[in-house]
Amino acid sequence: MRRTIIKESIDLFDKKGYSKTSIQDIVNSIGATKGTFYYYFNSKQELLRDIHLSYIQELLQEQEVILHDQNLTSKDKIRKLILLIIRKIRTHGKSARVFTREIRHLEEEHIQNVNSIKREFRLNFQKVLEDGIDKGEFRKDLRSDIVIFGILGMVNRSYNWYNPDGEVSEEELVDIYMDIIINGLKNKSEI
Amino acid sequence: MRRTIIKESIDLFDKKGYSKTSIQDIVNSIGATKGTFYYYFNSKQELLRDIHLSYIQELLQEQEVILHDQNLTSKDKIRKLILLIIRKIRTHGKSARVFTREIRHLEEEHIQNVNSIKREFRLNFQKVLEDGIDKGEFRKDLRSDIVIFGILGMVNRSYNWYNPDGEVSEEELVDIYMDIIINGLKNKSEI
Amino acid sequence: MRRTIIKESIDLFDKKGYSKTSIQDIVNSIGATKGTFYYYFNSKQELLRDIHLSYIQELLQEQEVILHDQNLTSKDKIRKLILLIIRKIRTHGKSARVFTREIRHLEEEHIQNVNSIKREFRLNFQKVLEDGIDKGEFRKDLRSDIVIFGILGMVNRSYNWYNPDGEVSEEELVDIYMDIIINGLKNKSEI
Amino acid sequence: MRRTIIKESIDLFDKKGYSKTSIQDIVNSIGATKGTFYYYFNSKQELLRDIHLSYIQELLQEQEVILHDQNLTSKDKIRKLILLIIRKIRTHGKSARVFTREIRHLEEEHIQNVNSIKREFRLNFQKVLEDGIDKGEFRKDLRSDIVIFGILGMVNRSYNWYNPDGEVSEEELVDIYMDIIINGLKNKSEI
DNA sequence: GATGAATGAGTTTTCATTCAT
DNA sequence: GATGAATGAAAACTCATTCAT
Repeated sequence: MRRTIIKESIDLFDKKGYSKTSIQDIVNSIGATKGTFYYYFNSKQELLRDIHLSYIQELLQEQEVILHDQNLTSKDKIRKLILLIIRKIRTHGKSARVFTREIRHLEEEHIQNVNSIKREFRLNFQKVLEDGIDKGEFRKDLRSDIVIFGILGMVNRSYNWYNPDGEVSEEELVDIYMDIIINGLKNKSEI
Repeated sequence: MRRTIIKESIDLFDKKGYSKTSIQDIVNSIGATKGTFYYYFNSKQELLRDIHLSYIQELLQEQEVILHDQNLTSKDKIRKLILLIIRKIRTHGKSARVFTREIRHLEEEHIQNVNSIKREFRLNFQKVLEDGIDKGEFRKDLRSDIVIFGILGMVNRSYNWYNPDGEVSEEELVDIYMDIIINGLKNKSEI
Repeated sequence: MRRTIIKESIDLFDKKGYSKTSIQDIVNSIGATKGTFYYYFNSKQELLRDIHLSYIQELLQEQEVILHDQNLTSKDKIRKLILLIIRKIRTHGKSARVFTREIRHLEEEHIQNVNSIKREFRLNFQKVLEDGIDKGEFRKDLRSDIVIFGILGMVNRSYNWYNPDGEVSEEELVDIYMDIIINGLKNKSEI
Repeated sequence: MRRTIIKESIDLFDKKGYSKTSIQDIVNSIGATKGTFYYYFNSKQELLRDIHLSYIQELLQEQEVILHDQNLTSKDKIRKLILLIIRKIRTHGKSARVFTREIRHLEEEHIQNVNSIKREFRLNFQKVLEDGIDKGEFRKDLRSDIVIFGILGMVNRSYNWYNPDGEVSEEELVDIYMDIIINGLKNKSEI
């Protein structure tokens, strides 16, 4: 039941937004009553926090698997990290959107909590880039923090428009992103 | 007065979010009464729509100046378009954040309206890229729609973390973005 | 309207108790809506606090008039103080009962506040007794603090059973209390 | 278990009040579940009634022992009756406070029931006074009903402020009360 | 004896909106 | 132009109670 509530809430939060989704809406759509909701959650806020924490924690765990893989070059790791994010769109697109959109509806304390995990995720990513720079895989003249913010912006925003069932597959999307990031748009054949 | 209400609302919507900001909050912070609000606006919704429309319309107009400049290469135009967006952070950061965050609180009809202008802005951007490809400025093997989504994601998300008063200037930020986009990260000196 | 709400609330709190009286009950009985209630009060708690504070503050003011009357002996003052309390039963019996019964439903902070005023009232009373002892009006062998607690207990509890429209008048009731307190029950004619 | 529930409830009702104590609170603090509560009690109301009835019935029984003691003068009996009440503060202070404060949360029917026992207790007390008057122990010019209300008010209210572990012992407190009641405050040495 | 899930009726509170003045 | 009183619909939340197991 707890699971059902979370699942349905993510659906509704994605569709209508957190603040426009009432507890009544949630329980109506699973055929339960408000009492039931409050049997499993102390507040609407707690539900939102659960959604956020379980999302980002899972993402962080999956990131760690990639980070610890000794056989990958830095470029490979970046590719896999981008794929990790894009793949979430297909498997957990709604959660992903709720996660990015509704964080401001968390109470300050929980925001801090979630943000520190997000920060860890970002810094891990940045570390991969910096390792690649050290090893000579990437150019060293660009600020790695800003590059990572840029890459994450590019990739994360896909949640807003990317349709995994459309004409571009996950792999193709990641290829394009990687290609821009690694090689840029300049037409070198010209030279 | 109307102007004052809008300005204060943007501040509050940025700080607390649209749904958590009450009309009472708005009029309190400008020392007016609810009656006054409803003298100038028919509804809270109308206020939000005004904020969105005026933001995106202004952006579109500024975009058009760039598009019609005959002296610029495609690359120059892309640079100027990116600068246009980044510059908004300093001059209209709050509006920019409200614009990206609160669109979902618009009524369906206004969302359509705003989205069609956003779409126009994006397609204009894409047209610049495609012109550059045609002229041989850029490689032709990447889907331009996705590339533009990527670039906009990268640039737009700056609202979330970029501090124009920090150690990286607007111009430097745009330089970095342009460098990635045009040249990529690969270390060519290696070759 | 604010006044009407307070008046009706006192009636209802007296009749049914604070926790069993809903805002709905209050506004129903004055033909208003919940919105109206919250236009005048921020919370049910604030209403209760208002009732308590205005009651005890008024009582304290009236006490001060008596305390400062230079023409009265200590015994006269005690009599007048007792009469003050008893008289409240007729004029503000409901408030008086709400005041004694519902204080525990105030939030901690307000309880403190009210209690410190109650304390002041009691200590003022005690001072009168002690002055009388110093002047030889009363015996000096009894702890004045406990005597005052006793007197106040005796007098205050009248709220629970005394009917000012019954066969014993206010003055008669005060006479009896004064007689016990000053002269005791012992049959001296015996001696 | 039943006993445990009652004991814990008295604690909580004393601390937070009947209406602010939920069944959940009660069972939480004894490590049981709501099901258990309803196995032993049909309702929260029944629990409150039990607390009230057992308290007042016990008090009445103890009163009767005193009443039937042939060796005591009326004054002795009054002293013992007052001591009976004061002593309850140490042995059953919480019950005593719950008993006085929460009676209004009983349903009408049970209030009647409890009140008729309280009435019996009071009339028994009054009877002792009247016997004393008849025997010439006490003056006959004061209404015995009101005198008893006064004495009970004085004594009962001790629940509110008297600390049996403080500097005044039970016996001393009763002495003071008795002294006021029997001899009054007037300074007779003056005459 | 005891439990835990579920309920539903009720509670306080919020707030966009209206409207007479 | 502006106000302030009033509204009503809906929100989050509480909790005594039921009941199958």
